[in-house]
Amino acid sequence: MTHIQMTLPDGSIKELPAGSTPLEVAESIGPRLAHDAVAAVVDGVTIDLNVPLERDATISILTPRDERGHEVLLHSTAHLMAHAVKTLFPQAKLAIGPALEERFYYDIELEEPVTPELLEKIEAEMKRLSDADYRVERRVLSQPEAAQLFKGRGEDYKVEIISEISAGDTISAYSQGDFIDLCRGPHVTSTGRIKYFKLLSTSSAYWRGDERNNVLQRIYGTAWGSRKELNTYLHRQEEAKKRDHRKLGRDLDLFSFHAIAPAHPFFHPKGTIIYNELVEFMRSLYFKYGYDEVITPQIFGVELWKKSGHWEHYREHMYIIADDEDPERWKGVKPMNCPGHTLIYSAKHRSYRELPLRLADFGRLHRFEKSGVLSGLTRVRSFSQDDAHIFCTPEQIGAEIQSLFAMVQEVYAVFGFEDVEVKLSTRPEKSMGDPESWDKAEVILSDTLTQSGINFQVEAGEGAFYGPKIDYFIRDALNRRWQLTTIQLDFSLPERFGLTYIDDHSQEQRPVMIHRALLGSLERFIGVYLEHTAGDFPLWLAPVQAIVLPVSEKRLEYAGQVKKALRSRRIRAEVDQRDEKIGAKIRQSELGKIPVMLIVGEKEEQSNTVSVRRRHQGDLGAVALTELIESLSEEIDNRTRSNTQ
RNA sequence: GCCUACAUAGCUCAGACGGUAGAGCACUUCCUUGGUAAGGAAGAGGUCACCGGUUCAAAUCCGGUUGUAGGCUCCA
Repeated sequence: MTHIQMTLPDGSIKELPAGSTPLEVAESIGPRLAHDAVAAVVDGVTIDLNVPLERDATISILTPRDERGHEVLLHSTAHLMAHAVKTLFPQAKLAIGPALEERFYYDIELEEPVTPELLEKIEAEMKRLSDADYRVERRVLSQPEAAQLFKGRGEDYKVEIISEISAGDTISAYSQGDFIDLCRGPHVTSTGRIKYFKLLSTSSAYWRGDERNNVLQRIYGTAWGSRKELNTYLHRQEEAKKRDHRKLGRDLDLFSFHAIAPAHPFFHPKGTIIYNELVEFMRSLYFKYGYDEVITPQIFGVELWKKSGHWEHYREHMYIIADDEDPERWKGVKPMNCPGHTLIYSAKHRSYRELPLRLADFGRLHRFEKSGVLSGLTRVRSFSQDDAHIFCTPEQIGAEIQSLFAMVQEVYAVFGFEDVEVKLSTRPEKSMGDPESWDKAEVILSDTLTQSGINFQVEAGEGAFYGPKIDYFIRDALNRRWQLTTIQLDFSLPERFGLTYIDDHSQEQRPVMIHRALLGSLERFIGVYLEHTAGDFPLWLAPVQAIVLPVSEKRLEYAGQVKKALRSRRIRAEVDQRDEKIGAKIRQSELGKIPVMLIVGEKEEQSNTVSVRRRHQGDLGAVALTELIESLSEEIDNRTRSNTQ
């Protein structure tokens, strides 16, 4: 009998008879692993546990704790759900059912509306199918076989998918009991392996995401390797709801919306403080990094938008002011600052000595977003960005990008963003400018990223039509990904607006533009940061930084003096003047997420001190008022992060 | 924009069968003058999102509109 050698991830080698399966490899390692295993990676390819191994290879056993293993479990659970739906509604037609991060969905054509009650019923059926512990079996089919099989089962969507698979590719199907689904796999070996799952929500989706196609019902669910992990996930989702920025914004009195102006936020006094502090922070960096701030118009004649290309490419997102008398005099409200900045650039002749010219603008932008995409502060129609455009020579691009990375790092350090993803998007099919300068620019961007030690993914063909770009993404409380920072090279706009500078040989040259925003939209940033911190802002951003809590009304006057002393040093202090006991005032301040509480009673008044209570730290004892002011000022000036982040 | 669901007091939510609205918190006033997460009492507050229809009678049934939520597509 021949033997094969399987190399494990730790470098050790297991020798087994040829034809052994990955499951047997797992068993030879340990019963726990064999029990948890969902699939295996053999020589880099993910395969089922019951595939016979015929030759030497490297192998690693996947469990739901690995990302790839979890994906297999999720995918198998999607099949289990489809199986349950088909059992309950044999006429249902299956579309696609992939795994997401931590979740899966299946799109199904189903007459029945999927109510919460039906969701429970499907879940119960899934439990039953899991308990029945059907073997999951893989079959390889030829294209005609596959087409015939699924046509016979009325699975029109599957038939369509099969017709598009190229002839040479392997077509496989997985069956469990009387259920069969077209699938590449791999899958768990039996339905009994899927135990800890929950259906989460329903929505609708179009076949292939195209609104001209049939509407399908989409059912979302999740699955995990243990009860504990499932519960942890569900608990995390519950917690995430509590830090939804829309709820926090209302509870903390930061902003609101009104039906009369959908998706145009109203910033209340407290929200406005946060907004302005962010702007001041960016201004301090602009000073350091050599930016000049400008103020530009809100409304421009459409000529400008025709010239910039927005009329052609972006008109459906623009607010247009029509003039019935004269169509030539239509106006467009700006959705972006860039065209306005080119007008400042070309207001005079520019020398190479002036470059790079960095123009920053907090101007308000309006974009008509489709009603269905709006969401709280993260997707609005009126917003402003920490926007700037850098006009520079082609040779200066590298240095500018480098300086931007340093700036981004400085910004993210202040806010404590660690889970950041960076993407480099390259030339799309439809692009402006010559391919050579694109290639050059892409090389500059990727080299600079590498030199700066930044991990990034390349998104081929995802660049803007006018140039390649680098985007930074962070995640909100619900693990949704949001783009904050964007750095975009632009060869097109300088061309369209005929921008020039005179080089050191008295020759006219074309500058390059870099569009960049670090926080992105301030509105979105506030939304994301609220969720990131659960509303626990660092002292420098907190709308009320300190609240004075008099123990009784007899101390109101002293409380007023303390407030005045703090405010004279620009510390945002208030007094809780309500006729309440100290416990109630503390509770109120804690719920309002005020970072510093200053309790003043008879003792404090006599010694000119305050008793400090910091959120998340509790009672810190009495401190001299002057001393407190110094330490708070320092914390604010340094923009220290709060200790809970 | 499309699909599905939802819309009752500032907030969170009750209001089978159609008979014309209720709680807790918040708010106001009074009592209480208190030491590190809720002291007590009283009061005020709603054209039940909007428009129309059915009905003797609509928060409740039907249609439309608007907004919101979760998706699809798009994006800062």
